[in-house]
Amino acid sequence: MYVPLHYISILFNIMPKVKQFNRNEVLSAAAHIFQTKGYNGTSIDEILKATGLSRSSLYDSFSDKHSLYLQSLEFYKSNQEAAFESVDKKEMNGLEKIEFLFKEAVNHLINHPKENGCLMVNAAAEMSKLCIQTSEIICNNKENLQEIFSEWLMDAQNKKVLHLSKPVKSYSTFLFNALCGLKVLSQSGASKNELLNVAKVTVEALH
Amino acid sequence: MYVPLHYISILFNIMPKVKQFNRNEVLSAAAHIFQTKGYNGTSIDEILKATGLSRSSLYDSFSDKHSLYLQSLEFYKSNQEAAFESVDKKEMNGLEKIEFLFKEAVNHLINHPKENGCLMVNAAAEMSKLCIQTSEIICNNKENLQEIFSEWLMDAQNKKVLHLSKPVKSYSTFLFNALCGLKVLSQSGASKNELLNVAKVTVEALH
DNA sequence: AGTGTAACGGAACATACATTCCAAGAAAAT
DNA sequence: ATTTTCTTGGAATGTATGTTCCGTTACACT
Repeated sequence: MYVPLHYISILFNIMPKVKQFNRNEVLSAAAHIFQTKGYNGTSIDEILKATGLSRSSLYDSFSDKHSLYLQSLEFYKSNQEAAFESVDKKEMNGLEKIEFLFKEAVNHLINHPKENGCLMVNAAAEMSKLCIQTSEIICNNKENLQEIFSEWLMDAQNKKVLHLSKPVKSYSTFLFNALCGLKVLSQSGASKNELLNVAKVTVEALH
Repeated sequence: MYVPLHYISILFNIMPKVKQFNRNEVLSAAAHIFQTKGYNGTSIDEILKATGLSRSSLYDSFSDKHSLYLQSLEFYKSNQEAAFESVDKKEMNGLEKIEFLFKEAVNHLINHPKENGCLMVNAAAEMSKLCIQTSEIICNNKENLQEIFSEWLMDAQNKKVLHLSKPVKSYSTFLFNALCGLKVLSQSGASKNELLNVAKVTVEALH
């Protein structure tokens, strides 16, 4: 039977120096760099400089570069799903939530031009075929976001705001697809108006 | 005044050893590796092994890794645009061409799962914010493909197959967006049916 | 103050990598 | 066969990078 080290420390009155950094802040900074420069394009030194961590602290707490990458992906994924859920909490019907989310996504892409799109999309492009763990995170993210889209679509149908001619799942995949597209498009020289138009046409396609 | 070396060679009866490789074959192989592993993920050694070239031949003919990457992008871009134009030559109306192209795109993505999506999309994700030359190629590719989509949409309108309520450009961007999305989606664990459904909903959105 | 533990800093290491360089080889024409 | 010039092979170089290791430091508790 294993006991958390923390408990043992208390039992024996041992309280060593505590971590000088915040795990989430490190993952956030790391995710940001990975998003900008890709996995193979970012060096440990850059991460150290951006996080202020020492080499040994990073390796002690995050094992190695690849493991840090996966943890950063998970962190980013959680944040993205949390953003969806915060939209979900708003007092809107499903269709309005979809519309709101797409507008927000476009605004974010335009207002943060240096952020290089989306870590999930970039990871899918760079790593999905090379690293099964990365592809699992990406795949899971896709399923979760599609599921939320499905719920919103069903809500809109229940409230008679929408009348879909195909299974809901076709449309939720369609929406997820369009969202991924926007994240690529924003890296391909598209203007804000173009992105907004794509969002509009996409949402109107549901009618 | 400068004269092509080739001419001088003929004038002076000088005919040195000719190149032992085909430029397009090298670019095709290089584009393939860059697509699979990304720019920063592929080493010169891998390219040498895949192309059979010697180190010096590669540097003589393609300058350096970065230049080879850009040339591979241009090569891939030309092929992609040629594929669009070969669809354009078919005896179909614009809407049928759009439908055909999307189905072909899905089939290609499914039938070549190891190819890692699309070099243009992957390059947009990895390099667009880091390398202006890359972003120019990507941007130009976007404009060219959108232009073809626009022509097809206008053709469909002229033939009364389609009645669009917004400017044609909104829809051509929408189509290009969906196409980019599909290339990400195929890397995110989507099934063939999902991709086909997205293509269907996308095309039907035009009605 | 003293003690024990883990965090920290930085040097050190091994490897991978892009690039250069030079000598040898090979084709075309005489 | 010889000449000319470019291609080719492979060694060599210098740097960047991921990772390890060890001595020091700082914290929490007695």
